[in-house]
Amino acid sequence: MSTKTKILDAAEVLFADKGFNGTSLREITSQAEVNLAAVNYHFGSKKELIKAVMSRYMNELSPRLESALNALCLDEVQPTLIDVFSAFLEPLLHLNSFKDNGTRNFLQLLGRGFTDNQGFLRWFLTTQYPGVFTNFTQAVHKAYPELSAEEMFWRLHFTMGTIVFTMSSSDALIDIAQNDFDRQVDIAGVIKQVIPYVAAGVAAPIVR
Amino acid sequence: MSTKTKILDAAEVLFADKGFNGTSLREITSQAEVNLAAVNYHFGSKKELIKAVMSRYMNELSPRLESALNALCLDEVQPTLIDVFSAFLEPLLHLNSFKDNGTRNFLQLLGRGFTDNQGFLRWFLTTQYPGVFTNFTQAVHKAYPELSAEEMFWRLHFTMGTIVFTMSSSDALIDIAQNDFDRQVDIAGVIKQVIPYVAAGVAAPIVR
DNA sequence: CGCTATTTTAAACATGTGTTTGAATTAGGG
DNA sequence: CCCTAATTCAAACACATGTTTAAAATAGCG
Repeated sequence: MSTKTKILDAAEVLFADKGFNGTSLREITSQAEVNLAAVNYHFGSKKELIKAVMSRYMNELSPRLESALNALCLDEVQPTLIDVFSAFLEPLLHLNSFKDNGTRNFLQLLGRGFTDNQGFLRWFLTTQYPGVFTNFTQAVHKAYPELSAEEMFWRLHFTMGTIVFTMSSSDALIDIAQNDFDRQVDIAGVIKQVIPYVAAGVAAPIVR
Repeated sequence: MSTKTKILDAAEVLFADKGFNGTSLREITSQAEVNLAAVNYHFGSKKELIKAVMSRYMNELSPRLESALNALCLDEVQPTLIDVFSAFLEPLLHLNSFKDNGTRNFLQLLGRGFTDNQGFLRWFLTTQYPGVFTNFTQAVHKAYPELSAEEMFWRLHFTMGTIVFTMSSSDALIDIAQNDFDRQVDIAGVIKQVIPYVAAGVAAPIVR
């Protein structure tokens, strides 16, 4: 395995677990069993490494997600919000076959990215991968046309919060759930639980 | 104003803005115009300072919140989920009269606390202020008795995610909303938007 | 006032951080 | 095989971090 890949693999797990600020290059390189200087040699800086970790997943995810959402938009029948959010399921779970714990890691990274670093990752994602956002907005609009742009804006961000926060602490939550309810839970199970929640939230009656 | 208070006030704003890991003691003490060593003298360590910042708010919030939720439980009529979540409104907005930007700062701090530091703040809150959680769970159960303990567990954490994530990036979101929709928004407005969303999410049909 | 306890101060400490350097090693094509 | 380019490596750099120290200043009480 190339040094670059070893670094990306180690960084991804550590970033997901302890955040970007909370993970040092020395932790990453010793986990990856490469020299400390390798990060700056191959990626230039820590910030570029963060982008590279995210891009590896986004490049895998975004085409599948865009086409799944696009299919909903092109279909002649009106989708339900459940349909819209279910469209995320296959592309997200595909990350697990792309890489061990891929879904979990990616969603946790996403969660970190929106709170660490004064949200520079939010900027990075929305500017580098705008297609996902527009397709998603269109699909939601088709499913719930009465929702104004402003209401949609807020509800989509609420939804992002639900997902991203849940995933960034999903390890702890799954532990608690397995202890308290004696039930096997995994990421796919959590996602299936969250879909009706966010669908109902977005579909909530409009307040004015 | 006492040195202790000056430190707490400065720390609160900086922590909310840049996270706990992202804020150094030197930033805090220079903002507060006190000596660097004052933090360790008065609070012992940075970690204890974090707890002190949170406690100042929790001690103000938790009795009001507990009694508001308790009132719902003792009432003979069945509350709606909107009632339950609306019970948070007054106690949360009271923080604004307790301190300038109190609501915003507290909710942002809460958001930080659940992602920074491998969630040690989550442990701190749930062990130090358990009454809030049990009262909340009881009120939700009264409003929606069909929800099993496990489903309630997940949906309450989804709800926490919605709130906490939204608030930790509320400044950026409010900026975007004001630009894109030319509408004045503040924290109270966001809270009022989020209540129907989370109420509908928790009230979503049960999947099995 | 005088004296003690509290608080403030500047300085240093020990450690951790991202990054850079220049030499050593390795690969790979001619 | 040889030579050049790419990579690895140990070491050092410059700076930021939380914490501690011991002297100086201040408060508060008898």
